[in-house]
Amino acid sequence: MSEDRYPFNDVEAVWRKKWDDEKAFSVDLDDDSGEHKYVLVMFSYPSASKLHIGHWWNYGGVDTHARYLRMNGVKVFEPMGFDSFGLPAETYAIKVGTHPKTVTEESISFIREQLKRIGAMYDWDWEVVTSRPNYYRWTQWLFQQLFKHGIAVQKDGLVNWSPTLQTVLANEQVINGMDERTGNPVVQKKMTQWYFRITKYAEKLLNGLEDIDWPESTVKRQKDWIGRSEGTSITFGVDGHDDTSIEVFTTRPDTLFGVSYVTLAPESDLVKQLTTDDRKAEVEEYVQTALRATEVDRTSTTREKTGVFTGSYAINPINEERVPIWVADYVLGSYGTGSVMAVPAHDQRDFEFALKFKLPIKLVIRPVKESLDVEDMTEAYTEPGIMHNSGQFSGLQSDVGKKAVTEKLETLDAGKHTVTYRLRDWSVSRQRYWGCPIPMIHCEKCGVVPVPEDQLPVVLPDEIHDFRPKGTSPLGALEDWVNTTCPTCGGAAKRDTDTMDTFVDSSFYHLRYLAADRDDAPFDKERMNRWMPISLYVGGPEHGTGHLIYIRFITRFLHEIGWSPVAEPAAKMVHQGIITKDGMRMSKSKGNVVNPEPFIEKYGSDVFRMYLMFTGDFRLGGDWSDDGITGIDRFANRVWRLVNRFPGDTEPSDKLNKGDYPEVVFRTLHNTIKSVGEDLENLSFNTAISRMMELVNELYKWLGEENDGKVNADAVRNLLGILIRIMSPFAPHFCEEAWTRLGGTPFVFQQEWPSYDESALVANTITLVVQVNGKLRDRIDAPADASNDDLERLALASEKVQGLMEGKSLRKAIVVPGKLVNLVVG
RNA sequence: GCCGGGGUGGCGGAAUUGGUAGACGCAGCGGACUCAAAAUCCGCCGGGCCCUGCGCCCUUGGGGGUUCGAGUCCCCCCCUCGGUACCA
Repeated sequence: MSEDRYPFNDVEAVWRKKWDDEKAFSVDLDDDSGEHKYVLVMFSYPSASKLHIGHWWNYGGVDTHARYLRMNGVKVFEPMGFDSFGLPAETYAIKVGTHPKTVTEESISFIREQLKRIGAMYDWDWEVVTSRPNYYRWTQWLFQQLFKHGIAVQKDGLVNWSPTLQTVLANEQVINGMDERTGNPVVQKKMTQWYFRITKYAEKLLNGLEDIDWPESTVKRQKDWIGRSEGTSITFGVDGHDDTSIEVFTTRPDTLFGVSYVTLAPESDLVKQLTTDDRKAEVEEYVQTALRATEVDRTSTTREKTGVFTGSYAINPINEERVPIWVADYVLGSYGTGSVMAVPAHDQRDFEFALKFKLPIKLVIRPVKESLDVEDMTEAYTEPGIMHNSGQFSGLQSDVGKKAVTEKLETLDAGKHTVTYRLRDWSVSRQRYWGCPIPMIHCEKCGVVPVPEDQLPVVLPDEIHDFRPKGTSPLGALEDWVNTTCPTCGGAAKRDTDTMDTFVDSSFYHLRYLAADRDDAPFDKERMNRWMPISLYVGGPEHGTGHLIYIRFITRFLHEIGWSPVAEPAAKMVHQGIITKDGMRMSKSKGNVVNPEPFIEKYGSDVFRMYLMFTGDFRLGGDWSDDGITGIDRFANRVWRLVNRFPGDTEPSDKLNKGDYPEVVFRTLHNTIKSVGEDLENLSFNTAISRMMELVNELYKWLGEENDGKVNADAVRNLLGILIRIMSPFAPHFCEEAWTRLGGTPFVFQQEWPSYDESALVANTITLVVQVNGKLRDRIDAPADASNDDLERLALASEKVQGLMEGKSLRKAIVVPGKLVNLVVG
């Protein structure tokens, strides 16, 4: 082996094999001793694509942190698995004409090997693969638990239908009216679907955010997504329809006297009922158009308001006023009650609508200070104020008025205080093949019946020829599979042919990892007690309102039914940043994707891994440059040459004798141990690497390139032993080899993290910065233990300072101990 | 529009509670080694000014402010990257 350059090709493969052969990363989940930390990074989503640079960024960094914890005596569980059901695999399978199962398994084998090259401490004994029956059996079990507890329900309703993907999508998968995967428009369609009633958990999911250390931005997004809104639901009567009423939700009951019309969403069932014969044709046409329109068209804010009059009138319960009932698509069928009371003077949307259709605008809230006239209004006045023209309530402040009006409505039995959420129930049925079958049977006599637990899993049939989407589940075509007997009555029945949203698969994998070896139970309570909650969960911020809500919801559900010891899955969450190319997000369409392979081939895995960590802050991401990697390559080789100049065959010692080293080297060493440790604690890998480079620079200044025989070789070797240990979380293969060359016994990651000596951190002398009126004027060497008075005297004695002070006098002196003196003169 | 993150040399990026701006690295320049090149090692490296030296001035997107002192705190504005979008 060459001693000049780190021979990564030999070294890395050799150590990976040793780790494998000796099961070096094996974790005993049943070991109770010591401190336990569950470090989890979101598992990978295999499709046609291989691991890209972003995976290295993410997985390399998290593993480096985990290795540091391990060297500090913490028992670390760091598993990896595959979220392998879903559209990417299926789409790819269709494209190449191969079965999704084959494609997926091949892809998993390939990616697992790539993951091993990163050198992470994954214990593959705990791997989970969501598309395998031994995993999805428990997905089905979960579904049935949800069903038994009334959380999984079948509902009829409008769903997001993607004509491109030929399937239903959850609200969380629709962005701006487009499906998040292809960016094509989504339409509303009436279908019977399975839903998980996450809305029942809205309040709990909101409150749970208080107990966890998650990125503030994500906490905020989840709060917004849940969208708790306090207000009043108010019942309007309908003129001439004694048996019918319209319920509206408002956060501004104080504006009730300003209602000039009531609006129904086009989806509302009331529309048909309340439309008078003469208006029928027009209303029907409007509703048809509105429902056909994509969400994008409907919600475009630049679009003018549209709507039609139904011909009927509603009765305002507070003053018996008769107001027209309109249909308008700016009212959403899916939020609140699907009907609103329109107060044009105090709501911008109603204001625009009223202007367009010449409906009355009644001012019922006045600003506290300035005056306001309807004629002058160019926009709605939406601030709180003083109630006005509001009968007995006139003169009340908005917030007082809200309460008073609500109370009054309660006595009239026409309203009550209500909390509404923006969060929708989670629709989980998918009309696709490559997913977990819904373990339910439909019997004409008995209704919906769960497949008995001892018959789980309902295996996804392989023998399917056409798994292309066609609007109904491909499973429906398999008559033998679909037709079954009812577990309750024994009569003929049919299986549910939809598969589950893949977010169900990933909503409990963190708990399943801990029982991956068990087929007799979904989870292992003892291990969960020991390891949960996840101490650090790492993944992209894009999952903020999807996966990260679902995993919290399902964990909480499992907690409530006694399966999970904790209600919140992850005590701490961190989002890795993204790595860009020339400041732009990498994407195939831009053609700027950087492929890791050539760099790994040229520099080895460790250098590549370290370079990514050096490129920027883990949480903020960084910009990839092909050139910069040479810096890390040089650094690694500088260390490599030092190690090979001071080999040994006994374990390097921790006991360093201060006298063996130049003061600056000894001090830098201890500072490096300290700051690298702190940086690893906070995932500040880039600065940690800088600190190690500084140490190596000091060593070269001291030792040069050649051994001159004047240094104590053993002393150097011991020092290098420390460097290699603190470097090992970053460059695991490299450091195993270096550690053994220094005489250490494998494995280096099983060594203890070196400790530093507080007293060795500070220099005997400091450089005192002298400022005059805040400007830097001089630097003076001063004893580190000098008192504030001494420092001030030294500063005043400076020639430069004296020159500047001529003719002036000292007003004030600010002394920052050990650092700086600022003399204020004038 | 609203909500977050970010704007620091030619480039990637550092800067504890406000206390030497530009750590570390890339690129560049100069030197050593070499027949030569690569590799390696050492030195320089924000801009400007009279280069007369250890000198002075300017500089963290722009403009104000607080402070002995501001990249950091406050106010206003600009750019950029994410998220979100008629939620009554």
